[in-house]
Amino acid sequence: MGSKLSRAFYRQDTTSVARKLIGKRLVHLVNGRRLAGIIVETEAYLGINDPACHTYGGRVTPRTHAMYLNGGHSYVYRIYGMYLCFNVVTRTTQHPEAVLIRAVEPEAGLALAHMQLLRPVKSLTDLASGPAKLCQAMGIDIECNTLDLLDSKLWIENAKRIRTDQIIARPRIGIDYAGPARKWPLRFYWQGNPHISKP
DNA sequence: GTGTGGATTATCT
DNA sequence: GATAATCCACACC
Repeated sequence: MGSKLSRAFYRQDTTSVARKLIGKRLVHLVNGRRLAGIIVETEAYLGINDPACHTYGGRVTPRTHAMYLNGGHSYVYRIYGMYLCFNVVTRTTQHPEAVLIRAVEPEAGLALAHMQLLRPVKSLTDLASGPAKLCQAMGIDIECNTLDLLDSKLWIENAKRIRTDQIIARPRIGIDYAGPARKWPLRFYWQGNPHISKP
């Protein structure tokens, strides 16, 4: 077990948080079961000046409410009518930014068995290798929106130290509508890890 | 009130 | 590679 990440960690600039989250452990306690995985892929969403971000242009809508919370809260939203994406809110209430958690690597043990119950798959590399897959495997539902990751059954803790030259920055996925921002290198992943969403 | 489309995935060909 | 699934947030009237 590692130490839980602090409020100060989440209040750093969003790009740094996205990069530093690689190698950390996401943990969720559900019905007495512990679900967990090492974060291997993230994306930064930079608020009101980022055309790919839900708060672009300073939008304040019911959905984006969570991003206006203090750093260290969760932002969970529904997409394509059937899936969910889990984000970590960063910075302060003055800066509605967040990091999308796109993939985690399950660790051998009881947590892995629990995740396979929630999301049965043939291959382990299909268990949590995508933002919506990870929500299924980790038991994250829409009720997990706006949770405080420092005071709930959902949190992130220190786990592994990844060599910085193993962390790759590339353009984000699925935001072709975002103009020049689609090229911004705000997707981070652990090079060579088989559990990332798009090898 | 209505129309459009998405920070995705599974399942085809 | 192409497409269906499935619905609500959002923009606009």
